[in-house]
Amino acid sequence: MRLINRETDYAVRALAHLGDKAGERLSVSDLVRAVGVSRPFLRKILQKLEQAGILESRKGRGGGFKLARPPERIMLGEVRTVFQGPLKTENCLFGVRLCYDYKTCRLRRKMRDIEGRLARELDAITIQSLQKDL
Amino acid sequence: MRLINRETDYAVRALAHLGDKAGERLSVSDLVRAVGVSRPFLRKILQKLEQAGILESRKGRGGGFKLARPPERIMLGEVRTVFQGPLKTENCLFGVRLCYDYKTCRLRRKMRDIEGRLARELDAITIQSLQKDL
DNA sequence: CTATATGATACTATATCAGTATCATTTTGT
DNA sequence: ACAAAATGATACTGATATAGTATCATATAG
Repeated sequence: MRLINRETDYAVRALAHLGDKAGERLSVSDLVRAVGVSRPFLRKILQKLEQAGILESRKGRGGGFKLARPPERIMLGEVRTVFQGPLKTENCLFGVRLCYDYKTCRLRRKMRDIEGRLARELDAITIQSLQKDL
Repeated sequence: MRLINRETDYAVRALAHLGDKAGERLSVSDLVRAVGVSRPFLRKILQKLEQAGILESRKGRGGGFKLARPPERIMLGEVRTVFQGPLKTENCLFGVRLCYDYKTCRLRRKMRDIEGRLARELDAITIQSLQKDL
């Protein structure tokens, strides 16, 4: 199981590159070069980041993407959630139906604690901390 | 993304039930009752646990499964690995090919640390601690 | 007004997850 | 000996997630 999948990974690379460029707007072509992934796939990733409010875009000639916030305020946990959804025990893996006995709920409780700590760790990592120019 | 999937979850329930019974051998029928899952699916799960050395089985009339070790020596992390594989950044998500620049490797390093802590937390939870009769 | 950029959306292939089914083999009771 | 009762091995199916591609619409600079 992977905590970080490819979309998230590529997203982080693109964001770190944008961070290096200190708020500049870059085209997909620039980012494709920096990240090393196919253009259509990166486009999809960038569009999701825009929808999530992490990037701002501009259409048309000279258009492209820039960070919507300074890189020290963009967290790995947030980026990861965009592409992989939240870390969730959702209270119960099975809806309410099966979570009837308390040894199971013990597991749930322990997992919730672990997931909470994990989420905090992921939210402690900023894009800035992953930049080249730190 | 789920840290614990259904197979792992059912496995833990079955193991905790076996732990409650203090080393007794139980049939699949008994475990189906305790866990609340279909018989063929539970059978598959129990077989994997046997292959992993967590359960011992006995065929034939009066056969069934028992814990291969005391429940305080069976860890959630190990059970999880049987069904979901190891937590892995495997050094690099992409093999060596793409992990060429060091901002990416920073991410790798941070993820390795996080995954290490997570694995230790999962290995700190014993089946015994999930039993009813604790 | 057209070339260039992103936006929205739908499609495809592969892998993983969740679960079922079947036949072989071992063991026990009669 | 033999039939019943148990697990072993294995293969199959359907649903969902992952990884990626393709296409047409829309906005903007020059």
